[in-house]
Amino acid sequence: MAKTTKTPHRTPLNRESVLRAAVALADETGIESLSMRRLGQELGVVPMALYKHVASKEDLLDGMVDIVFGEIEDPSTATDWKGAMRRRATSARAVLRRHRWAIGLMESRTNPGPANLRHHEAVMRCLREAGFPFELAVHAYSMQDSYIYGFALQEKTLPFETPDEHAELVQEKAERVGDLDEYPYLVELATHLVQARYDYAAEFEWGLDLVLEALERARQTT
Amino acid sequence: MAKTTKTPHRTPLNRESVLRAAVALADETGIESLSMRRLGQELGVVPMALYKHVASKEDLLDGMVDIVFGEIEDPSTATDWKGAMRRRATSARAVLRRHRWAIGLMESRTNPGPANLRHHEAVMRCLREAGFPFELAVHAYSMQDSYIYGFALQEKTLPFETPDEHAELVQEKAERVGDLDEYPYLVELATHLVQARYDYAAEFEWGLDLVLEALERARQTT
DNA sequence: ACCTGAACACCGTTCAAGT
DNA sequence: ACCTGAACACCGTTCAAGT
Repeated sequence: MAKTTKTPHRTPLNRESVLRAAVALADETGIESLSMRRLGQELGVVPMALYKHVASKEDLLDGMVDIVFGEIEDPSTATDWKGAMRRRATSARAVLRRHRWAIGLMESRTNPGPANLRHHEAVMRCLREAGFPFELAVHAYSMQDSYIYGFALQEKTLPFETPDEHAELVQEKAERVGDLDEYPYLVELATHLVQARYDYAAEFEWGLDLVLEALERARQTT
Repeated sequence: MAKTTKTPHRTPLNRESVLRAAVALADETGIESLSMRRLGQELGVVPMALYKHVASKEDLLDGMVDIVFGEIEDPSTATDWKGAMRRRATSARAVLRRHRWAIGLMESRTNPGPANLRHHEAVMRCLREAGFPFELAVHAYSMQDSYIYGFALQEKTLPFETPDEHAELVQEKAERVGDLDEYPYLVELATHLVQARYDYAAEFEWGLDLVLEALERARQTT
């Protein structure tokens, strides 16, 4: 391992570059191994140097989450609200798949950044302009975000990426648990998921359509 | 502060008592301040003593999450599947409010404990016995859990507990951001939430009914 | 203006030892 | 069988100092 030469950065650090590096590092190595020290090292800088650009680790995490929000596609203000909402939901799911650590992080991040505000502003605007009465728009907003984040959370939690991996895991679990007879319905479920080559994207869209159609019905009966 | 007397525990530790103490500590002081050292202190024991009952901190967290799952009411196998599902959803939300740290924790906990398995077995069973064809039961299961966990996640994230707190926060945010003019719809939203004394429980149930009714329609058209 | 280095009060976990 | 104590390799962050 060559000792890193001590060339000073031509482009000195700034908040943006620190945040982007942190996002990249979390994407690659997971959030649990993102430390100020490790990030400093990645940027060729002593840990304390980061504190000129970021107030604390909390601040760093807030910034990272807002970068993720910035990647979600805003709904267009089209005539077709369902299409617009479907697109932004699909985009949100894709973004949360790309940055799996982010969904778990929103947990504690209590103050929304500008990208977050901008995005949710656009969502409310889309619904209101599509003719949702105010209170129904609030319900629709809550409903959709619950579904999107909840799905992303489950997708992240489910311990397999491909059907083959899943088959392995079922096998393994069966060996450890032993008495799978207690869980006939779960066994049926697991078996099916393997055989049907379970498709997260299709599952997401099935639920999304259910939600959007139910909201459309609610809108019409108002 | 009196030095704790060195009386040995009459009832020595075991896995159960360690897990329960950890849950209680997380409830009181938050998950971020739950450390092996702090937990040991709480139990009047040197940190390393815990490792006789728990393989690692990861194992401790897995166990804690499963305790939380154990508190969720299983659906009864009644004729009324909607009622049964509504009850268990309401119970799940209540439990996740009681243990706010748990929802953020499911993030990384990838191997489900017995209480988790038992609960989800009961959910699948309820749906199947209510006449949901297999694939629709899978969709219904995914849909409901996405909604429940997503709602809990948002509820946890939203930074206010009571409408009054919320009013304060809007005010504060307005001062910091300055240019709230950029977000007219969010301002409208925030204002309304304060005036309407936003009720999480009512919001949750509105969405839950939307989901359950949409699922019932899907079931009938099969 | 930006970066450094030493120090402080923490972590989870190992290992060998005590009772 | 259960608990202890010292040690190791980490954390985030402070402060005073360097360029």
